[in-house]
Amino acid sequence: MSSTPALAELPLLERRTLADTAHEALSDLLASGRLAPGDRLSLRQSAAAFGVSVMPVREAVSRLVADGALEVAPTRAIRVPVMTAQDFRALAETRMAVEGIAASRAAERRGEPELAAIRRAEAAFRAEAEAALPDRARAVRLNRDLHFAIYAACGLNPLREIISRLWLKAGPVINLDLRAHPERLLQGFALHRHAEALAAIEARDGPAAAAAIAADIREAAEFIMSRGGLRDA
Amino acid sequence: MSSTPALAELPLLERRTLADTAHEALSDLLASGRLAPGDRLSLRQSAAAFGVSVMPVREAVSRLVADGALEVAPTRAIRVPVMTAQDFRALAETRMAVEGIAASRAAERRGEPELAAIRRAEAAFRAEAEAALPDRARAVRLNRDLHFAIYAACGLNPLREIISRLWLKAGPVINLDLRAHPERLLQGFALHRHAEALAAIEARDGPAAAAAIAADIREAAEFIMSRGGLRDA
DNA sequence: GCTAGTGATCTGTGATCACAGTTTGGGTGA
DNA sequence: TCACCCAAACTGTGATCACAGATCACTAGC
Repeated sequence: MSSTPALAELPLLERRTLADTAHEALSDLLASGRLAPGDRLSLRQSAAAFGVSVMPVREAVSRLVADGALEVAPTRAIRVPVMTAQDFRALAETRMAVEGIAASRAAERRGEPELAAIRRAEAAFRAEAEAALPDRARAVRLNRDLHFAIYAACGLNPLREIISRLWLKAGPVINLDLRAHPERLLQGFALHRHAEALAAIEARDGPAAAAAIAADIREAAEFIMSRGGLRDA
Repeated sequence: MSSTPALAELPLLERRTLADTAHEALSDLLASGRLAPGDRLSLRQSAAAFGVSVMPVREAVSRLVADGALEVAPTRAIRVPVMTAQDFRALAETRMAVEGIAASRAAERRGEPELAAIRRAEAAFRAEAEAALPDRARAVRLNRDLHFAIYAACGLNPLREIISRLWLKAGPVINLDLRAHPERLLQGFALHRHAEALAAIEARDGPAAAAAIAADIREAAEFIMSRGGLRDA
């Protein structure tokens, strides 16, 4: 086709719309907990903050609403959903099931590079959690990195995307709680489960990996629900 | 607040935007296979067909793109994704895992009303599939109704929504194949697996229900992939 | 006859405007 | 001092316009 074969090796550059960028930025705000349940979001204010018109923000928000990461109240106001205790429990159970599958597959199918990446992520989180003065925001990010290092090893892209969406919904609740009760991070619950998961993945033990991840999720959820910060009904 | 307590019992009527309606219509087109892989979609033409401006269609399409049910090609053209064989296999495996969980939970937690609904749906599909002249479009819809009657009984709304999204992605491929090879419907593969699933749910046997649903999905996927209609790499 | 180029027409993306409905803050009444 | 009310400012939704880039039919040139 072309007389210069070198052109065939060019990486096809991805198209990034402003809406994509806005979506990514808002997702990060949600995942990191800088947007808490109940917080309202204005299209015009967000657009002004981003330095663009409302259109891209509008598109980004509509995607997040479709995912349930945001919601439009009957009064048309956009806000981070305030989950009931039942909602949160259903979300946690769904995560236990879905992320358990991913962990199980990861244990059974991981290659050496994936295992190495998971080891690094586990070590990084452990180092931060055991530090004298843990950086909460950094620990949250490293926890996420570890989990997704595992899920990336499951070899199923659609499953990984599903989990990303679930984290977007759970993020605000988890981070809001973590902000109020940072001691949970220090007590090493997660550390123990992460170590179990890593050992299971090393041993290619699918069920054990699933159990470890499910326990990690369950314990965090139970801790949060025991705090009673969630609405009823 | 109000002097007439009866008002408190009014069902709060949901807000339906034009974008919601357009999204629903496009989703139906995808799920029913009237939009085939590779088909292009024009915002302006769709808007004209719906009798609205491009705005609502644009929002609906952007949601479907976020779900992977549509994609924007690097040339900016919107089209139904053409999956590679690998993509389709990963999607099928994800469905087997996720829908298997839902079926398992449904078997263990279903009440009598849910069981009755599942029985009705199974009978309806059977009647259509065993008819002298089966209506393909109707059979597709009844198959969907049966599956979602089961998933509705799992008691996990987030899980049900995840499965809806997966069906939106798989719909076009499955229906395109069904259009080309209607005999699969007649050979009763699905009928057998459905009967197994129903029996397992009646017996509250979670693993058996998961196995039946997974087999249903696997067999349909293998049939399609054996036809070789999917691209490689 | 076939390729390369060219212009009209289409595409999605973004900005801007219009509108109806909601919130809010300040004032007015008792 | 408190409840009410009204107007101004805000909200998301939808329509319309502008623009850069892609497509396609067509023609000029070899």
